Amino acid sequence: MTRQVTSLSPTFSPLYRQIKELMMSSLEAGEWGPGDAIPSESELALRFGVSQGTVRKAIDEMAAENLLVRRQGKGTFVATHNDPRSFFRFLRLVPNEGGLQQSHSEPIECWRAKAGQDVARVLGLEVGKPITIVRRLLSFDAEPVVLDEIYVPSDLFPDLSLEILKGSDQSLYSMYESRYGVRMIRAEERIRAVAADKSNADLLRVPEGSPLLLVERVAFTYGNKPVEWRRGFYSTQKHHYLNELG
Amino acid sequence: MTRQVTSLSPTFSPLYRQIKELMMSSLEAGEWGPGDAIPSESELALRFGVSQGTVRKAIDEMAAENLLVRRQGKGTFVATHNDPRSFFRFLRLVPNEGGLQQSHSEPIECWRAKAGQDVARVLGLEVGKPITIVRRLLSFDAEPVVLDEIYVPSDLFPDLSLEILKGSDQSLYSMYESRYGVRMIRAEERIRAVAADKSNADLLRVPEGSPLLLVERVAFTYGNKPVEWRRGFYSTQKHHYLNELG
DNA sequence: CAGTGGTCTAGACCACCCC
DNA sequence: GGGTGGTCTAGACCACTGA
Repeated sequence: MTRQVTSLSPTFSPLYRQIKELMMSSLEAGEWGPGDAIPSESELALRFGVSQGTVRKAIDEMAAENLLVRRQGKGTFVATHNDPRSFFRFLRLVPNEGGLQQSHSEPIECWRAKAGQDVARVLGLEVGKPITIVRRLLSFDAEPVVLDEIYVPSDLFPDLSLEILKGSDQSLYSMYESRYGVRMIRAEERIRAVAADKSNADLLRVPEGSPLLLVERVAFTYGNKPVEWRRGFYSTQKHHYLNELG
Repeated sequence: MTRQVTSLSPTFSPLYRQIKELMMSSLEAGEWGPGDAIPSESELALRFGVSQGTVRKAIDEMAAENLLVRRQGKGTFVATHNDPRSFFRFLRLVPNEGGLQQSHSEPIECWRAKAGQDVARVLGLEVGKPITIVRRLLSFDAEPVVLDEIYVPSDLFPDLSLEILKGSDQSLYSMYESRYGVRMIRAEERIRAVAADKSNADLLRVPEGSPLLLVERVAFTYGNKPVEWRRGFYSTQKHHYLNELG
């Protein structure tokens, strides 16, 4: 482990953050895959030539960012969307009353297209690059609640198709992870109120013109790379979007 | 400092968390007021009879919860809503394009009433207790964007009136803090899409029936005590609600 | 029981701020 | 220069897990 000269460096970063960057590389390179246990703190300390406390602080930050999950007595694990605990991390819609509901995702269509200006800008692609578009309906207790239009670059998800979507029983992000090796770690949502058009209204079984939430989401993988754009139309008759402000 | 017997205690909590609770009491009791510097880490370590590292970990958690603010070389300070840095902590509405906008809050009405069932439930009051209701219009660059209906228990904000609201140039939460000693530390927002009624539509200068965001917020002070309920109608023509999903 | 993460300590030194 | 928070270390011990 090479220590940097700190006092003269204009871009000083503490040792634990350098360790964190090294560990991020291991995650990004797939040395530690989703669900895997990473080496123990003492092993990592040995490998990087620092004290256990320094490794610990690096892991602390990564756990706070939901990249790693610590389990006392067992070890530290790479977070995965397969874990039911992280299932609702990206879906903030909850029923107005009552507890957990049975959720079901019904794929409607899936086709290829060329990236228009908007998608290209959001996903950092060149205009005209192939993208894959998915429409799907999400239901709670058999009532349609969310209509999603999902845009992803085709090169990252080469064989994504309606058949594959229908054959999968996992969440979409679980499938991205296990089938395409793309892990979503962060997202931004922009929310507006809009009136339902004919097509959306029919699918969500609400009158045309009804107010809907429009939730536009950009999801990012390692290195802050945007890889999915999504427009979700939420019917908020019996559900609402819940947000905690710290 | 009395250390607890750890291994036999069914409600084990580590030392740093006990220190944190003691410090929370100091905050709640007003020993350290908003904006004040709290004692240095070494002083606190001495006072509580623990090592500096343990105090540090307690402060770490409180800083992560936005209760304290660390400033290297200067000290650790009690967070305050007067600080411009924490101004947008609770307002997630941002313009679709362009940067900062001039914001202006215009109080419309302010009156007393008795708590109905809904307000009483949300604020943990008895039905019939006196509450104060405020309506106000928030504008960005002189365009009305948010119409708020705000419900607070009158006993906590005894002399709240239209005159006081009009005379104040601070944010509402700054005023709660400096005038009534009530500090908001956390909030929950529930978001739905609704159609504008006549009154809201006129004030927000949109057609009647236009889709609006309805943002219902419960804000909490120390000890997770709810002290404000708020229904905000957001016009999302030129703005949107921004949410980061970690 | 051994191995993991979690807590706590004491001490050294660095970076930052202000007098 | 003296005070503050920030980093790093080495070592001890505790709590939890699973064989």
